[in-house]
Amino acid sequence: MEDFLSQLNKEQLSAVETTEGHIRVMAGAGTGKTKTLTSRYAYLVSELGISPANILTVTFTNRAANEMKSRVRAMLGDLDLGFISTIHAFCTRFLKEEIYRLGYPKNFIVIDTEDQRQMLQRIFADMKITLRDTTMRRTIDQVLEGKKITDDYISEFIRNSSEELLQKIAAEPEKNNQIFLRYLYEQKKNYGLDFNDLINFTGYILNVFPEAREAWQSRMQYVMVDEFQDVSQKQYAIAQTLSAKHGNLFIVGDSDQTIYSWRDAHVQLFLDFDKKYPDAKTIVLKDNYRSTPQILKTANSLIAHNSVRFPKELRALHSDGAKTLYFHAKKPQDEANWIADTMGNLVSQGASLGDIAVLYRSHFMSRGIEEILIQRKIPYRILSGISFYERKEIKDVIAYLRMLTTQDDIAFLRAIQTPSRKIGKKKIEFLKEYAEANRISLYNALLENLDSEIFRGTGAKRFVQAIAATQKGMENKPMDDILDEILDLSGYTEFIRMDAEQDRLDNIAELKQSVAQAAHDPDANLEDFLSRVALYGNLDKEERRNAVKLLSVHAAKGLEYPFVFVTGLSEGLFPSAQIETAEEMEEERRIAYVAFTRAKERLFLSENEGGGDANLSKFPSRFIFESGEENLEFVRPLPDDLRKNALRKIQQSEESLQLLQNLFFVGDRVRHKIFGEGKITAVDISAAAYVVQFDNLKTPRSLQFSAKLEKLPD
DNA sequence: GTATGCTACGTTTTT
DNA sequence: CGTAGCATAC
Ligand SMILES: Nc1ncnc2c1ncn2[C@@H]1O[C@H](COP(=O)(O)OP(=O)(O)OP(=O)(O)O)[C@@H](O)[C@H]1O
Repeated sequence: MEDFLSQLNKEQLSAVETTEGHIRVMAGAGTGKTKTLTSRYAYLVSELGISPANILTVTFTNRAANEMKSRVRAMLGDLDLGFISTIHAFCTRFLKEEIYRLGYPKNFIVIDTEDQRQMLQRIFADMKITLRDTTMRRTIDQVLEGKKITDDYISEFIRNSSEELLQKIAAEPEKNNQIFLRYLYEQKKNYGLDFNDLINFTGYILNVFPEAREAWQSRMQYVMVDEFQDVSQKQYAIAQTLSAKHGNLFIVGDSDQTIYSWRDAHVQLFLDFDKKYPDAKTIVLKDNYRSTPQILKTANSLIAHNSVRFPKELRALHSDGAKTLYFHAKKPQDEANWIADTMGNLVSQGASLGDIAVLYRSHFMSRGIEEILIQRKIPYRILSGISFYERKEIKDVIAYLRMLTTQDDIAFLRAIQTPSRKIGKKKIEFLKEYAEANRISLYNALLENLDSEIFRGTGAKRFVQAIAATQKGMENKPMDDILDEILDLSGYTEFIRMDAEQDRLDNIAELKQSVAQAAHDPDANLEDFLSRVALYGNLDKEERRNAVKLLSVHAAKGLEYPFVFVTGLSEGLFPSAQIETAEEMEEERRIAYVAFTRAKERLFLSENEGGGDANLSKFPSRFIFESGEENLEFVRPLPDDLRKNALRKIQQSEESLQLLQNLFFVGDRVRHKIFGEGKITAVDISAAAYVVQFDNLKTPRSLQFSAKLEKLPD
């Protein structure tokens, strides 16, 4: 029972036993931060007798939450660990209880990125916008994410009726504003919340409703947050509010592992914790248990190249291993083949395929590897990218289930069109207009027009009948029967069987199984199941033990594998070509650092020059050189000229990043030695020049970026 | 009007 | 790989 304490070192133990107050654990990779947090959880429950219902533990991914739950269960036995979750899953749970305060039903639906895309597509069609110069992704970022950075929209969203929103839409001249308002309207109509809303609405309710705040503050006697370096201001605010009454907030993190700045993470929140809470105690862990000294050398040499950094000590306790192995390939297939060969060697030396992970910066980079693995018949599993519930066929099935409960437009549009029922653009358009005119849902619009000429010869009737028949007496049917019934009656089963792909059938079978399992609980109902589904992430039969794992570095956060291949380490891929500023480059370097530090026994780095065009051929990544060539074992030495050219290119890039680092923005006030004070009126990146209107000069001047300008407060 | 097949294309990262 | 866009078949 308490033997989990004996597995901790002195500092870890002190973090576990210091249960009261504000505690921060700051430590490098592999020092046992997560282990400490998990042990602390077990300690709170088993030694102090705190109920799991009173401990909020926030993890970064669902995978991490599941991992932690299973470790806690291993220590304490079977318990309800619902408050070990991602912040989004917690917010969902919170809102189920509290969102009635905002006039939203507790069976609200969670809108994921794919749903957003489809909603936007419809909005674009309505507004007759073609997306030639903007991509969908960018619109989501700009419009949906951008406008939800502040939570100003919430009170407006709540205060305005759908009616008023429609009026505002009609009156709104600006395109993006109008897209946003239309999106809000759709959301409201369907009682949908997207990922941002989950956080924002939770924060809003905690702020605005003292009873709710009070109740949850009392409930959460202990709040613990893992991976705190990647927490956003809004997420932090929720943790702060919830822990304000009991004053027990425990956070762990590593400032070198901030890799979610693009999602609004601010490492400064972690670094300034002691300023926020002057009573805060900081515990530093220095012993790395995970990796061999050789791996740490590589990783430390790399991260030392970041200039904005909170330096820390890291001592390797692991026994010696082999040097980091680096392979330069000409072509993508060569790299993939080398990886497969090397895996083969590892296995023949006794490793299991399950001990091996392949990490990459972006998903598309997995393709080349996959092809070779299939060719060589090496079993593998992809652990990142689209999750189980994001799969098309699973979303279809969920949409059918929602047609039995919420009957929202989002589910309707999906279900009615898969399989095709001779209902296309025109008929949907008709339903849309009818629904809007009568202020009803699309499904109700269909019901009211079912017998009209328009839907003759379509599958509309069968669709409606399937739903009605399944709904009849639904309360008394087991959930798995309901699922079978709606899929059979609607024709979906037939459709998916014809479509055949075994994978998809397997996934649906998997989902059925999880429905069946949930159905064991006599109180189980569809609505609860659906609300849990939204954020349950990986129902994937993850542990197919003897398979190589392929995943993005971001998804590998917090995980560890004996053998790690970091692939696609070339300039333009990793670091990504999109990088424009020194800060972004430092984040790329942290991503590489996270990748390297996942390895326990040995690290493998590889890269290739790219497929066709010799002019576009890629150089080895700066992160290879920065790892320290003395720390690497080269499978083959790099050709001298390649090495020289790569280093030159990298240096150029670093210099231009430095230059850009001093970049001013339009509107900044600056002082020039000669011209005096002025204002930046334009920035011409390609000419590397500012246009500055100086107060004492009639006409604006164009100045090189390298001109000595000093920034003034506005 | 709707369904389906073909080709070309680009792709950070996740809840 | 997945999907957007277009041409063709029903
Ligand atoms: N005191 C200890 N004795 C032996 N092994 C330990 C000890 N503490 C941690 N470990 C082991 O070290 C490894 C890393 O632990 P953990 O994942 O908790 O580190 P972490 O600090 O959270 O890492 P990261 O920041 O990379 O996520 C695990 O395999 C863990 O079991």
